[in-house]
Amino acid sequence: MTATRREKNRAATITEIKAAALSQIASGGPGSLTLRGIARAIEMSPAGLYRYYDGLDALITELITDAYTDLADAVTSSMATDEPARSRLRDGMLGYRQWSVDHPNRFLLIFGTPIPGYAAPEGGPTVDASRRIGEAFMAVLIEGWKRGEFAMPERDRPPQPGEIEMASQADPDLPATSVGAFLGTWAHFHGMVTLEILNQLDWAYEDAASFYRAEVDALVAQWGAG
Amino acid sequence: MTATRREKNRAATITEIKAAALSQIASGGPGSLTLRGIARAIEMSPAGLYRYYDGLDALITELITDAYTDLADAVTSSMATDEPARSRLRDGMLGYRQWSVDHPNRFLLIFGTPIPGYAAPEGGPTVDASRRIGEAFMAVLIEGWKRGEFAMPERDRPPQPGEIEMASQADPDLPATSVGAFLGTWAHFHGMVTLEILNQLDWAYEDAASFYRAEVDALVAQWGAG
DNA sequence: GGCGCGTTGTGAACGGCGTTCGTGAAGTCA
DNA sequence: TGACTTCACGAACGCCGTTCACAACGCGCC
Repeated sequence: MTATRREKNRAATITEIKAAALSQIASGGPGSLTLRGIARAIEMSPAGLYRYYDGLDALITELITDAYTDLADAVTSSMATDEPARSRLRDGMLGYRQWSVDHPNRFLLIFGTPIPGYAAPEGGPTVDASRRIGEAFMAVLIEGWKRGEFAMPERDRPPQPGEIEMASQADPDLPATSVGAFLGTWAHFHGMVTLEILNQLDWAYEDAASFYRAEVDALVAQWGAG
Repeated sequence: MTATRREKNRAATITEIKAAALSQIASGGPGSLTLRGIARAIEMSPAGLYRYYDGLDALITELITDAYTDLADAVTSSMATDEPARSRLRDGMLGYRQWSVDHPNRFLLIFGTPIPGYAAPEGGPTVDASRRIGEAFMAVLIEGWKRGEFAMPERDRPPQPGEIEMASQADPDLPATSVGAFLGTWAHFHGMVTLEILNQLDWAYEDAASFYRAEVDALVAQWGAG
């Protein structure tokens, strides 16, 4: 652990850059992120930032990865209790919304319109990070299923190749139809969060929390009696 | 019908501007829309566009209104059959997805991250246009409910003020809980469309259509036996 | 026909953006 | 101390939206 002067400075500067970037995103949305704005905030020349990031895209990639990781952590920690699997599934969904409501613009960074010039690197870190969220939910579903707390919902359509692969990867005994069922559940509560964050529910709800909770209860109920 | 030369030219130019704008959005996403790009496409100076639109925001407002209207038309026409209400509800949801898949970037224009500098005008036309979509779905739900084809799903939470207002506005006899149930249904299929369009389902489905259809069937089934 | 006026279109300019490049300053290590 | 890497800067390029003064043109009226 040789913390040379330069290394410490560098780490501190990176922290500062990210903080400025997050603050900029938080106040104006993902699209308002500008290198020159960051440079102004940390009192550095725009060109200087290129010593730390290869350009705006590289910075965005890192922020996206961070956001995915952060959201996955929030969901995971929401579910880290001794409660029965049904309660933990519920808590995970509630945690998903809570993080999103707390960080609406970071939510949009990962689940909103892609930033114009930006393209995620091919086999990049953003893909891995996004997978963690699904895995967190799948873990509690599998656990509850093995304990007999969940019945995997049925869908009358043949499972697709991707579903089969995902299922066998998660657990060799898991029925492939459960992947589609999970994606349906995810789409449902993700859709609610998306609409809430984009203020598309404003006309109906002053606070969409109780709407969300009721729907989540109905969703959990779909996963069999407990 | 005095079609003076100037008026015809003006109308033609506006058509040309919109076409160029749509083409730009279609190929690069909503954020890639630029006045200078449009000006180049129709061979006009950037400043000249200000004779037709007050600026980029005004143009975006019009494009958003158009997109809402277009989507509402697509949904409405999908449901304009003699089928029973259940089938028409299903067709409406399928039409919703089809339009979105056909015009992914216009979908993002209305349901994606707001464009950085852009703010929708207060009592503006975009709000009215967006309402038409919900009304189209509510109409078929109410019709089916009156004919006894639907049972309004229950949710164990008290209806919110906004829900009550919306329900009584649509039909004086409509139970207020049905608004929440409809919003839950909408959030579900809208969430699926959103995920599909943002390529967030790529890892599971080569083509998400069958997944979508199966979920839509399950959704329709929730609205009571028929 | 010709005149006046509102409409349409232009070119130049301003400030902001991402990004590149050459030039020094500062830290690191032998 | 000297060689070498890292850091930071200012200037520049081409993009963007927007504004403004100014020229050309369609239109209605005398």
